[in-house]
Amino acid sequence: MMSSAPDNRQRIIAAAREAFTTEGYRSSIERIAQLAGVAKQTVYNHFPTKEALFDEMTRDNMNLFLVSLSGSPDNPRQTLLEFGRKYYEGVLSGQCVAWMRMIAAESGRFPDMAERTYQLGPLAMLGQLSDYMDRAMQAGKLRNDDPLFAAEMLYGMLSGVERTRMLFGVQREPYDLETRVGAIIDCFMHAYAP
Amino acid sequence: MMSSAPDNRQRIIAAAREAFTTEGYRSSIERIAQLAGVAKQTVYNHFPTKEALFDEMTRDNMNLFLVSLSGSPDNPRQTLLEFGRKYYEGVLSGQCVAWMRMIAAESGRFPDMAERTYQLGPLAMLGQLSDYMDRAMQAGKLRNDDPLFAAEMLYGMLSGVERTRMLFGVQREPYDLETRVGAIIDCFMHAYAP
DNA sequence: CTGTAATTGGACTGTACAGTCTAGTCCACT
DNA sequence: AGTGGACTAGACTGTACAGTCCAATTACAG
Repeated sequence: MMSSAPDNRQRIIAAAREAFTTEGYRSSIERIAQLAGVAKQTVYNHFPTKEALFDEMTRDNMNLFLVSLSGSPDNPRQTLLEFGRKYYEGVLSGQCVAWMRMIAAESGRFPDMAERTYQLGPLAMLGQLSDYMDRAMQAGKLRNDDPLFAAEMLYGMLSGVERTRMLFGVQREPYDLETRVGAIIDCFMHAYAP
Repeated sequence: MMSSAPDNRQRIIAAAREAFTTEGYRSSIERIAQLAGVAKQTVYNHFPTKEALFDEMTRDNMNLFLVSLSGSPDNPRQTLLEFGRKYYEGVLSGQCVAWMRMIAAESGRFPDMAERTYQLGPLAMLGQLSDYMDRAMQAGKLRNDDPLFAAEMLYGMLSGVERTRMLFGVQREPYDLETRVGAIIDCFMHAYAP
């Protein structure tokens, strides 16, 4: 039987995401076609090579890395709490960590892709965060210091050992997100109280 | 010509480390044999399968993850500075990050190995650090709080975005280690001043 | 000097997979 | 109804690699 043609391309990309993030680049085209419910040749109709499919998939996936930061510089605790929550739910999700793992694993084979991902993901987020820190510092709500460095510290505290654990695929009993993020932001506010 | 028999095993393990950490598990046995300056069959004389060689190599490599923490609880700034320096030189070295990347990449194929590595590496280090925090808190040198959480925060600040960057293989102009570690420990001491 | 165990190179098997090709099928549009 | 473009199943090629086998060679211990 024949799949509905118009969304085949998207279905293939979704299948590729699924396959690549769970099995890595060594997942076969045949497997991806099967996941997409499509013939192998159809994959090749849309993407000339495996590499091209991989590339397209990563572009399509980039938004996973982005966490928006909105809020006034007058109430950093509240704004950063909100940010921390979104960070934990987005960037520290199983899906996103699986993707990071795969990008890291293939960084030797696709250095440009890895660098692009790093810049559009973590680095962009750090820039956003740094801008916010700057404003909050100028508003006298945070201790005056290098805003980019402060952003890096918050990034580090939020990721903590959690990302390492998840990258290694190690399980752990669930914790209360609200409590944990609250403690982290408290720690940050202690470090950067005016 | 024939290699000196006694150290062949070690040479093979060293070659495997080199190959696996740069090319990942998909590096071939033939390539490893070549790097070790040994015939392919000799590799199979010492290790029954590729998997067994990989396993032996990771056991042999575990010490990369360990950073000793010594010092009295009376001077946390000094002790943690020393620790931070060693952490940066050891755990944030290219070699160690390359290894982490590979363990993470293969965590699906070798979950036990990944978990063992996580526990003997980051988790053990966190335990050490937590013990130290506990003592320093009881000595009144650090604000009283959950010592394990404090250890996690320091771990996060030290790793920061640096590990992410290195995992993705992205270059950056070198910075002064002493300055950076100093700033991080300052930040931590701000957060945990008594 | 001799026997044994390890090493060597090279041929060989079996499998997995990227990518190609083909002949036929289904669907949309005119 | 007929035409063109996308889809399908499956066969096929070439390559890479894990793991085996073997006959010839080398190192070393007694």
